[in-house]
Amino acid sequence: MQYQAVRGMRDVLPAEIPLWERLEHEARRLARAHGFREIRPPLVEETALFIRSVGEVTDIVEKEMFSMQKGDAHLTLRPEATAGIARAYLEAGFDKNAPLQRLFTIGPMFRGERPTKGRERQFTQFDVECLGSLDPRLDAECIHMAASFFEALGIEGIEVRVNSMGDGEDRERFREAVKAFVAGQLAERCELCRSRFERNVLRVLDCKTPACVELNKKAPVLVDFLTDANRAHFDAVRSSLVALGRKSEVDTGIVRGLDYYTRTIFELHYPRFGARSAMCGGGRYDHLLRDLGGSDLPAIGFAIGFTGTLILMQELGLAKAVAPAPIDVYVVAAGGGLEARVLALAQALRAGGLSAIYDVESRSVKSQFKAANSGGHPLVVVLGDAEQAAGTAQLKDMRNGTQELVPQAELAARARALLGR
RNA sequence: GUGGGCGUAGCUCAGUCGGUUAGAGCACGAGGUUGUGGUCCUCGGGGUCGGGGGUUCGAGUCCCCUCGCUCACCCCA
Repeated sequence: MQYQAVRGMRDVLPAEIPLWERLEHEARRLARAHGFREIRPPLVEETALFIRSVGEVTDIVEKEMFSMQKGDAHLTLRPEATAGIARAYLEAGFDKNAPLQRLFTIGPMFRGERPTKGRERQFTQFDVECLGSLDPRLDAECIHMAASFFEALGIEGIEVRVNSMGDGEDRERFREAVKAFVAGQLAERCELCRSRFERNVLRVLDCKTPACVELNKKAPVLVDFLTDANRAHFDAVRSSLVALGRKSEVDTGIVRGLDYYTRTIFELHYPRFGARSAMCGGGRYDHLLRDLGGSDLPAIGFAIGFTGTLILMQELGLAKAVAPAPIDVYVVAAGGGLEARVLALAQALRAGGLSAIYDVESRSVKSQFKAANSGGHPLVVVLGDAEQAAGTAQLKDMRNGTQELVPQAELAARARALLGR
């Protein structure tokens, strides 16, 4: 085959569309119920926006961006949605007029990573951002919404894990403490952790090697380093979750990878999936708007990947093929020379509020009926020379085999009656 | 980036020790008397065996290279 979809990007074929529509529908319904409005920023932003927001030394910026140059402009396909929404928020002047904005978007993101199960180079996310407020109830609502999305799709057993990263001052003190803690035990650590010690010491806390897990039990906990204000915020988030009836656990091992996160961070996991258990990630980014040149307003958001969600649904047997609504009427031409009349008849049915198609190959009547049958069309209209001469047509109900002769002018009404509409 | 597995018809796959014209099921098309589906029967179209090179009288089969897919790891939004 000469051309194929580029690595890590795939076609969502018609058969899969009903399932995708279901995910999109649940996402929109949930977001709107919580007062969020849809926003659709461009898929492409200035490269500098991502460097500034996501962080210069992150993997995303270092090696995973799809970038292009057009004239003097350096552009990049969005690797995540937060940066673009934050930019749109500022560009629309929301920070000056109406700081509190509950926004969401659903659409494709791009990362130039090697694809594996559940991870693609173009992937769709349900992304929710609540900008302009530090109220901890919003943190809890975001977490609750994310978990509710999975539940709405019939997925049980999602775990909510929350943590706080502080807001820079206390996080820095924590980092130093971890570094000091790990420095004394490098010999006992796995090779990976020794390299993490240099690159990003906080990742050591996330290590899965048994020996390291044991060592980490005595590691400093960020929560202990929080300032009074940040501690109070974290406690309020947790009590708000209780008020929502949402179970959660504090996981001091969560260390999200992007530079802009502050205070509350959280992940939703499906534990049975092991290494691919992370289904959702999010958190506060209380200084991103300022860093992008706007007012210093706090914000929180999360993103859920559809790819992982769909895999989960498939493995749980929840992705049953939803039969798309069939085309109502298949128009059969019984005889030659009726091409134009069949076309007009199909159009008349459409004008009458029905969906209709006909055979474009001028095949045998038998073939046309076979096509009508395999297409699942409930009704067939048969037009032959005799009917055409009389201004009538046969209307057959494929569900029970009954057939009647109907004046062409009344076809649409009669067909609607048979379909109960 | 590292390692494993896999590339034969639209799909799922078979193809022995290297041996004639590469097969099956499903799907698709045409028929099975007049203009009517589902089941059944008959027939048919469709493959540069991922690509290139090599070994050989002979390669889908063996060797090398390459491309792609996939899984795990690394990393992670």
